[in-house]
Amino acid sequence: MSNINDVARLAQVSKATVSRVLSGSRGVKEESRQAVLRAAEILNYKPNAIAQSLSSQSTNCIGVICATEHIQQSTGYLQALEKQLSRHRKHLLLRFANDDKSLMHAVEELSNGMCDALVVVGARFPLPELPEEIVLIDCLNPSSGNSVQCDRIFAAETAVHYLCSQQRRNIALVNFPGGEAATLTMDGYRQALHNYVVPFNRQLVVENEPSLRIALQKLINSGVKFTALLVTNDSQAQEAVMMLNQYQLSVPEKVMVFSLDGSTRLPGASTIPAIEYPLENIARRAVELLLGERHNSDVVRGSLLIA
Amino acid sequence: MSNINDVARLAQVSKATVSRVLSGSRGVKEESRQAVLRAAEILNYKPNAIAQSLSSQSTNCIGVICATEHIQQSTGYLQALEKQLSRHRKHLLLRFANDDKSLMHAVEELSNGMCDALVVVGARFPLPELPEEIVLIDCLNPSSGNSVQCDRIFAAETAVHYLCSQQRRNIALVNFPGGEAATLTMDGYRQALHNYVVPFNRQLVVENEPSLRIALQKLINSGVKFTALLVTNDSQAQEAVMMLNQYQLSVPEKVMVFSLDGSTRLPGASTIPAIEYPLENIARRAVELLLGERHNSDVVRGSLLIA
DNA sequence: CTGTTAGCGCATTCAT
DNA sequence: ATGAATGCGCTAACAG
Repeated sequence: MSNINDVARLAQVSKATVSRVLSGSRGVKEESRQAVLRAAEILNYKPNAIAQSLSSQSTNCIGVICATEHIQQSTGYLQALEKQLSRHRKHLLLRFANDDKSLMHAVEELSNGMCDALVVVGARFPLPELPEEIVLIDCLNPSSGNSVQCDRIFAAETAVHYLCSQQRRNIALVNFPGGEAATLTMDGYRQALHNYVVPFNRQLVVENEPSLRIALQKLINSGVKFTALLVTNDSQAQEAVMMLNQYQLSVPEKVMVFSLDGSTRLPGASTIPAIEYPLENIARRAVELLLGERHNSDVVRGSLLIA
Repeated sequence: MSNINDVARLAQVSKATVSRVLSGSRGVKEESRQAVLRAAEILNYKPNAIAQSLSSQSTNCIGVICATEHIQQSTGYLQALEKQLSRHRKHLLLRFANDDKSLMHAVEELSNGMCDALVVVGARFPLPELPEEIVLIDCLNPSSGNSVQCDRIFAAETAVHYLCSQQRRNIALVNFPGGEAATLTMDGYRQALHNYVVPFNRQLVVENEPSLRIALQKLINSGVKFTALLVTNDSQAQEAVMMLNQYQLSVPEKVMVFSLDGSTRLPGASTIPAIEYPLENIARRAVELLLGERHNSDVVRGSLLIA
């Protein structure tokens, strides 16, 4: 690879002039300018990004740590993020993590000057203590300052409204395993029930079970009657549908399943109603936070998506 | 952030000694060694990756350009790749691309010294001319030297064998849109039919249609009878199942759908039989190619996956 | 064993 | 308008 010296020599100017021409700064005689551009063209010269980074004290890399548990969801975020980042000429350094330990590990490995900022996406486990400046997207627990979250209250409310409008008033909920998201979802759920004058039945809510399978099992075993089931995302919904069918609880005839996050539906989508979040918006806001254009938390509303 | 000078000063040694301790570490008096480690600990010092890269002329970044068209598939590769790369202390710089133009663009943007190597994953479109050293994973057209490909012949053969064993002998095929993958798939398909003494019927094969929807439409309209349908991946399969059901061609009773690549099934998996590829192996081989441990093409066999 | 020095490629003063 | 010099943080060659 040719470097700035090669170009300078060929163009018969100094390194400084080459740098000036290619970095946009004006105050260069048109003649030298052309000479530099020609030389660069001939040598197929690209300024070395690493040297630029060292000099400017800023790589243009953003570290993105993506939770693996709900990959289908996270992938949508990845795409949306990459799109926004590349619009800002930023690069996306990717890492996966499936628990607090590996997350922490990833954060440390990316904290050696290689990245200008970090994002954590879709972590559904309790987050460890993280550096304040990390941006959280759709994580359970906004322990850090900067975050973009989904409006869980609104989602749960909307879901309940929809189900009630479908004459399903015995609505079960398999909630998040904890964190603020769980609390907010519960709030929305209760609030909406209240609006419809449906009594709240504690037995219809399952929380803190290790898997949907177990949670749903517990719900069914309890013998409580339900005509609808709220779950936190599409993959849970898929699993729920299969299980319910096995138990002769046909979907949607006997039980209507509702996904509280169907943001990244597959092409051959299911007919399960869901709340869909605007991934582009979320990514855009996240990038704004990253680039320091704003500093606070940000809540995004999804919209009802029915077949 | 503290730098090597801070550590040297605090440890009362020179930069070189600090570097020695934290890098190769041999030939340093135990006493200085401890002093350096202590100082580094106190200052929470991490060697600056960018400076290291500039000095060593090698970032530890691998650029991965991921085709977006079949994201569900690609995501599996992404995870597997990241895992293998991090085992080798390499970082994954992610880019998405959906056609030859954006692919080329991505390649250029990553060719400024920021990456040590590049990978393209899952490109289902004809590839443009690319630098020879790029590694291709599961792409249609191995125009470049280094690539890891799926054994399409074997996949198609295996699929046909399975379907014949299920008494389905009228097997339709919606093939890849072109490239070597299409040819090989066709080869395997014909070979297996030949083995089972099933005559080859050109009408059963649809190629070069813009979407599965259209391809399948064409197949159905042609009036040709088929009791099985080979498609190239799970998302195509999903769509096919929906369409077939709409046309009263119930799956799997009337038509059995078979996915030639079901590598990244969702949790609530479907019951569609498929060929599954060992993503870990593929990623491992790709990384070997990347790190220059080998130089050639590599073909990986999948295995039959039935519910 | 260890300190000094010279790059790595570039951007940015500071003179001219 | 432009060239020479300096520094970004680190590693490696060389000289003690």
